[in-house]
Amino acid sequence: MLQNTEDQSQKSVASSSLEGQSNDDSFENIWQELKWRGLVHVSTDESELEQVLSGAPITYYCGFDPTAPSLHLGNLVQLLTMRRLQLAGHHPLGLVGGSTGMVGDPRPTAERSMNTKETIAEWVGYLQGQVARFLSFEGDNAARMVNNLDWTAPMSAIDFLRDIGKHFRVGTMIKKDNVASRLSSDEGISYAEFSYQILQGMDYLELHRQYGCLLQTGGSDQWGNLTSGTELIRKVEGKQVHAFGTPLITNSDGTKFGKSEGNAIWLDPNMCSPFSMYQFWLNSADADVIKLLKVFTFKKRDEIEALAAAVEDRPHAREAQRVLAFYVTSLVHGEEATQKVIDASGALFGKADLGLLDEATLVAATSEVTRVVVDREELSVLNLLVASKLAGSLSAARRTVGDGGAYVNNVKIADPDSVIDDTDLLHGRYLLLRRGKRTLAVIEVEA
RNA sequence: GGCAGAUUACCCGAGUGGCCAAAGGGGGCUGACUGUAAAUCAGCUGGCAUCGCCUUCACUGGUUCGAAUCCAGUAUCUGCCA
Repeated sequence: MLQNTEDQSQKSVASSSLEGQSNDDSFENIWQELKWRGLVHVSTDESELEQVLSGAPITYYCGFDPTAPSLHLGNLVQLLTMRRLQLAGHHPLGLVGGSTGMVGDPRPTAERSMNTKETIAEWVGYLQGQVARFLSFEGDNAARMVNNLDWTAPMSAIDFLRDIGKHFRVGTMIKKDNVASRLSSDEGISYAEFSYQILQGMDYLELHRQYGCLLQTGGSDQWGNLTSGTELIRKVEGKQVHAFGTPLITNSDGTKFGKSEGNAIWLDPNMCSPFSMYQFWLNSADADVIKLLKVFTFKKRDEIEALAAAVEDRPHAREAQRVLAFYVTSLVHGEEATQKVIDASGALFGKADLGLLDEATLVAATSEVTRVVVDREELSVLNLLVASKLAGSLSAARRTVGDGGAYVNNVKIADPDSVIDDTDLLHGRYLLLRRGKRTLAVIEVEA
């Protein structure tokens, strides 16, 4: 069950997609660039941290807990921040939380449901691979992957309480935001989740001792956990180490960032297709797109400022959205997959008559879209909406048609009882099904 | 361990025997207008064989012609006491 972190990091040697990434040398130092990109929300002593980051290479870390089989866009902010620091010459430690994932970081709302140790171990493996893809494992400041289970699992409860627990004051612990909000809620908080901050503090101490780690980064919601580490190290080692938290990325209209169709945008292509990811970025609001370019790309300041001007002058052209969508989708899924997605988007959202596309083009264009094979007997529009998951149930499908939101081959369907006949099939076996303006699925009819 | 309270649909939250598939809000979906944007306005938002039927108000059982509502037990959470 225990993942060997050495093996993992070697297996996931950085891909060529890291080539061409660099920081913007028009900034005085990396700290200034991070601030310009809006990546610093809170930090330990800022002038000191800026000095540390401007000096000789240091070792820093950021952790990812296995709460799902994949990382998502929120984690991508951290991954890219790590990469920026690496490009500035510092040594990254990519931590996957084999132990912390078993305990659960307290969410403000409710206790986390526990997953089995087997599941967590499996997810740890997936996350290690994903984290590794965004860091370079070559050169003077090669990244290293670590798993906190390696130093947590062998520790006895008594050692934990004496060596670590003794340094934590409950009064301080219950004041941390996540804990405090849970304590004042009806839900309360379990001792396990309450202890989470100690585990994360211990991680930082361990990495400080083992690798001389001097900086931890994370989301600003992690601030309490970040400082629990800096405080522990100060008490135990008498050393001042650093941490900073990136802001929570928000949408200007107040909705949650990083969701599409109610689902998180995952980095795993099996959980969120490159097509969906591209569409997600392309649909960014004008008010958000520049901020997103700063956070999610390595585009330089002058390029981003030019795009900001483009948004002002010709918003309908959506140049910034296109750059953002191409850039980030390429970063996560590679340029080749992204180019296919762009071609598909052109074909599917364009004005072209689908019947005029030759079969090869159609198949290529739709290769990234949800594809469902159905039996020839099942060709009612309502069935197809359900089979393709465009509608959650027959009732929902009926509503969609009633709302005027169902299209077959870009033609609106008015009658809920419509049945597809052979003449509607493209190349004798394909149908393009759409719900609303932009949710697509391809139906392939079994001969 | 004792006492008191809570548990309603994706979330918050009304409902204290029939008029309850369950008010209201949030979120979400769809439409109109647009630029596959935002804002605005409108409709929808348990399931199905859709003018009807079925399953839901923590769980199990009971009272009743009839229960989200009453009773008993169980679970989980919260508070106070020990």
